[in-house]
Amino acid sequence: MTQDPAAATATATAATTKQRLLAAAREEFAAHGIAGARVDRIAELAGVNKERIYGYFGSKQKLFDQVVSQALDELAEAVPLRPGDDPAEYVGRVYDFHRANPVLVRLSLWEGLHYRDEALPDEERRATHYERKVAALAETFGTEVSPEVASCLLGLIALAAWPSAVPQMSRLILGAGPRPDLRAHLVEFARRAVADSLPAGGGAGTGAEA
Amino acid sequence: MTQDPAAATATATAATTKQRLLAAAREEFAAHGIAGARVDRIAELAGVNKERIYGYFGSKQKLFDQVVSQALDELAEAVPLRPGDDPAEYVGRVYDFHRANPVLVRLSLWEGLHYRDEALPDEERRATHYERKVAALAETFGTEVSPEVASCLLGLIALAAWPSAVPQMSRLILGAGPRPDLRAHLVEFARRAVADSLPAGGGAGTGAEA
DNA sequence: TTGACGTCCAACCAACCAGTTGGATACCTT
DNA sequence: AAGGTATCCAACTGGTTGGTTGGACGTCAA
Repeated sequence: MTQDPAAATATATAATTKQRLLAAAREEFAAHGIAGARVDRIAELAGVNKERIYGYFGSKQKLFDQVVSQALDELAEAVPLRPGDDPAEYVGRVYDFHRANPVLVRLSLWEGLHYRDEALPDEERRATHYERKVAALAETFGTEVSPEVASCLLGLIALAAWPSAVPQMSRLILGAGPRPDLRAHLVEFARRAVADSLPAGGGAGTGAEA
Repeated sequence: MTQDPAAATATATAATTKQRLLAAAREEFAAHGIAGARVDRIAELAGVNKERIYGYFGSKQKLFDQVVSQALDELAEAVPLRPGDDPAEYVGRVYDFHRANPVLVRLSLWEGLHYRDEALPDEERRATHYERKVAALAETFGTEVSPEVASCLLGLIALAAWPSAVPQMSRLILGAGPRPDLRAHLVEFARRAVADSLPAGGGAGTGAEA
């Protein structure tokens, strides 16, 4: 049978091949999008025959979906948002992640552009994921979950991700010169925006003076 | 000669053909991006022969650049930012524009994704455009132009554009149900963020109560 | 009318690309 | 050792794509 533990070695090499393909696909898709990505390039970069893509994933599109799903899991694990976390610091962490690893933003944008308004592949799992984040933020605020809190989360993510999403615009607005401390400014921007929502006397020391 | 006023009628039909192509291209590029767009579809949608695209614009890529340039001009004209304008209201106006006309965000995203970090076609013109916006914002704040002000502008645009940039995420975070008043929440979010920067006693009546 | 100029188009092309096929090779089971 | 199973791959294919070509048509100047 396929799932026999006996098939360990064979399955192992298959698994690594699959991983190599996923890694290569991530680069290619992040760089060129779904339409622009070339299956042959992915195979070549992975050092694997192109046919394996269809054997393992079925189609270019399904490969893309798996790539995004995997990348999204990594983001969720790398930048958690727990009850009590300072929302402004969360913006900083997300900003750092995207700055260090722009691949994920690019994948998300390609995906959003591609799927427009239709449902995404694993819509449900993502929905619960965001639900949990909204709940955590609400708990931080000491309020119930509400559209306000959800909008607030969206705003925080917007601040953190936008510079990586449109690097051209960021560069043009900030000026090409020596990069000023954008991160700090965004964190402060967020801190002021949520200040009123936080329970009194939050731990945030820096801030309000211009 | 080409530019003879005598050739008025002929040139006129040519100009309309060109406009038809630009309009069709805008739809196609906004929907599918540079790689995904099909030259034949653009020609068909415009009711014009494909060859005209090459006659007028030279290449698919150059057509795309013209489309973006034209669309960007429209945005700049439709949503100005003048000294004294309430920054929070600016967020609302930009949000409205993108919501009503998502084509431009999509074009910008495709463009940013495509050009990555390299220089854009008309980099200089855009730079001065943003420069002017930053100057206007600084004047509103009653301060000099600075990285802080520039970062602030970037943050404001982020808030206004992000929901249109990643509609999937917005839908998942806000819940599929009856759309809550996201616009109002974002405007308030922005209002709190810039409150300290505004000269004392700004006209903003609504706001600070949670 | 004639000739020049510019617009327009049907048909064409060579390159490219996602997806397939048929068989070679390695491993595990009995 | 033989048979079954799964991985892997070189070569192929049929449809598509960006871009081109050669000429028809209409307009204006002389």
